[in-house]
Amino acid sequence: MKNQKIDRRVKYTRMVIKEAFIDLLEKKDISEITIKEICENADINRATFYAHYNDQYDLLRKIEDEFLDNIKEYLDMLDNIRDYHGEPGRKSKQADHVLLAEKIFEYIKENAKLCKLLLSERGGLHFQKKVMKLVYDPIISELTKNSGVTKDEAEYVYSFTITGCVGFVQKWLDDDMKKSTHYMAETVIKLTMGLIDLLKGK
Amino acid sequence: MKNQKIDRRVKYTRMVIKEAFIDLLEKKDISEITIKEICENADINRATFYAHYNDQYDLLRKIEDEFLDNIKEYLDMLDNIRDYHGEPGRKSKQADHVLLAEKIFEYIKENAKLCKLLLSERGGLHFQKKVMKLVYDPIISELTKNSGVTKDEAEYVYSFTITGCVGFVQKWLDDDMKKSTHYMAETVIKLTMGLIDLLKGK
DNA sequence: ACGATTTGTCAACACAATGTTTATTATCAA
DNA sequence: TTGATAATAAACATTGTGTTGACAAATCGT
Repeated sequence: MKNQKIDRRVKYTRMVIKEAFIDLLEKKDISEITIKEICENADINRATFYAHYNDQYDLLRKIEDEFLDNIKEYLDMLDNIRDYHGEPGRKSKQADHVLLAEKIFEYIKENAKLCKLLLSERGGLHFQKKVMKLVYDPIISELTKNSGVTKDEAEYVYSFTITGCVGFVQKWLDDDMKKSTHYMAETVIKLTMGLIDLLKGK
Repeated sequence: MKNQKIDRRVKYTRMVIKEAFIDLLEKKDISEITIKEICENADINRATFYAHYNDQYDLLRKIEDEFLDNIKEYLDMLDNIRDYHGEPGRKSKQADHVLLAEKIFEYIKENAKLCKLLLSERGGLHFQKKVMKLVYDPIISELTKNSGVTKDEAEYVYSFTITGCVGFVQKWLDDDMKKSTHYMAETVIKLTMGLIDLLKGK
């Protein structure tokens, strides 16, 4: 049910479409990009585009979904490594979270070009929140469990935190990722924990 | 230089265009809205639209600018009232901030229809940050002054906070503003101050 | 290596929205 | 009331859209 083998021609077509689209997206807003333009840059027929996508927005959504899948896969990989080398209780929970967050920042740095498009101002906030939720949900849920905080109360602070992380990452990307991934990870965990402590100690 | 009197016909035209556009924006995404459609709903000629705006996006930008101006005006008004009734030192700074924030949430509630469009997921994050900066800059700058925090260090936390506020307000709007404005104000100030304290106590 | 299948190409198509222009009419400010 | 300004209506070339059907090329399973 997962990977039915995809025809090489299809792979190629989708690849060049995405590349051409991303190139265009670096120069102008999605609303100014036409299908015709994408096809010319990708050197494929316009009818071929319509065999794969409905329009620019559908294409972007599928690129976003792919990005989400890649992040998921990356997180799973990290989990497996952690299980394998598992040294329970050696390090503090906090240090563990920082390490995980640091890995994520490294992932973003390695995929800077795409991340700049999808996660910076150009991308949609809804998608960005999805990414942050994917990444920070395990962290936040663990940090909040056994804290006696009501779900309803927590949700507003949670919204604040998730969206805050988006802005935090955007700032980093806009800044050309000058701060170290370690600094970013340490700070974001500090901020997140700080907010949770505020919630607990109310 | 401010208010040259505007022809009544122009006022009317711009009004019906905005109304028609906002109605459409409640039903579908801006990318699906055509100029033709706006003009039909506004019952004006298409050439007239082009006499005022370049396209949908230009129109939206001008609506956003107008919204920003209104917020500014509202903030100035609050400042004047505060000066007039000024009771220096009576209440704590914190209580003062909460009151100001509460007023803002009341303003949002009173303009719920437009705010839902501009500040919720549908709107652009860049604009939303602008609004939040306008509102929280005075608060944050006062809270951070004399704290010995470096600008560079503060900027990342500042980005986190501003964007966090966006998500916080969106959550409220998505939730149909069930929580009281007082609760929202108190919480947002608590969170903001909490983050600043983290910055100070590093 | 084969044949069947799938995919991409090409040209053509009707259609719709765009942005601009012109002459004409209606409305405004003074 | 009058001169100025704004909105209208109709027309126009242009451009992108989305779809179609015949054809060629590449791919896959065997």
